[in-house]
Amino acid sequence: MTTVKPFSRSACAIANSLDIVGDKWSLLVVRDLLHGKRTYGELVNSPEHIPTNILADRLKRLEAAGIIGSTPYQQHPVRYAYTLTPKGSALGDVLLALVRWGKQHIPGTLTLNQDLAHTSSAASPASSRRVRARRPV
Amino acid sequence: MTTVKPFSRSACAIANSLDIVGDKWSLLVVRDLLHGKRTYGELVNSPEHIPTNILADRLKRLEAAGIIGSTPYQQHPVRYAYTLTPKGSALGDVLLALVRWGKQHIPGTLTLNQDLAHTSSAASPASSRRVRARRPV
DNA sequence: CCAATACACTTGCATAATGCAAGTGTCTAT
DNA sequence: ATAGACACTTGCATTATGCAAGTGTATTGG
Repeated sequence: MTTVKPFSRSACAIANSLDIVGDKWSLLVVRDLLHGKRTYGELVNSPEHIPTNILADRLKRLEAAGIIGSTPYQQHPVRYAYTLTPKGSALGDVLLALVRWGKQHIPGTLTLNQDLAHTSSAASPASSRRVRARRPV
Repeated sequence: MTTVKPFSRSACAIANSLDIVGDKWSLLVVRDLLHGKRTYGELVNSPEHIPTNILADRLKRLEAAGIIGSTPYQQHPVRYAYTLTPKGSALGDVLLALVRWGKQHIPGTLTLNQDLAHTSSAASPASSRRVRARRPV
């Protein structure tokens, strides 16, 4: 019984990648997480000001796609800190290519934060960046 | 008089790149053009089968963004052959990053055509690929 | 000459995604 | 007790997506 993978459009790696991150917001969330942001509020306050309902939706989708993970950093009002999985960090290369293209071909644009320049495969030391409340209670 | 560039979201190169190619179809069109396709019909017949109205829209947008150019290859019913500008060809690096990520992280996906592996900056010899009717009349 | 077919698009309309604004629930500060 | 702040949800208006069908200009066959 050969279980067929029902690719929505084709088996092309580009098409399937775009089915996951092919929109105007997903990669910006990944960018912010690569830059060390972790909470909903930090993500909302990025310069592009993503609408809150879209952020909630993208966090769900990206988690479903295995690109980010969430760990509660506080109880009662349970609040989650979002972090990139290895699959998500690997998107750094895509972001890097986009930054380079944008800076070369869209006048006036710039790199807001150079954290991306780690040439990929920088296995994120998840243990060193412990989840921590924004303000120690 | 300092003419302000009214970036729609921010000055971030990633955000502005996504404002141009941040959707599910634009980069697939660029992929096909990189693979040598030139006419509307060739683009429609790609495995993803882009809806015709969306293809027409994307060709307009990509041309407005300076990513593709169009030259008529036949008169009376004027028909255009679409080709990448240097700005458009430079997106090959982005596509390459997407292919690599997809193949590594989305099981079952593959590279449909390796033409992308030219490590960028392969200045397209526009003079050598003359516009030509699909069938010589 | 007339009908049939093909290519390159357009147009109409239904469905889905996007985005603004306002609301909800839980804790913190005064 | 009242006023925020944070992390989301919910409601709707606008925009994008996608299927199907139509248009205009050839070419081909009888």
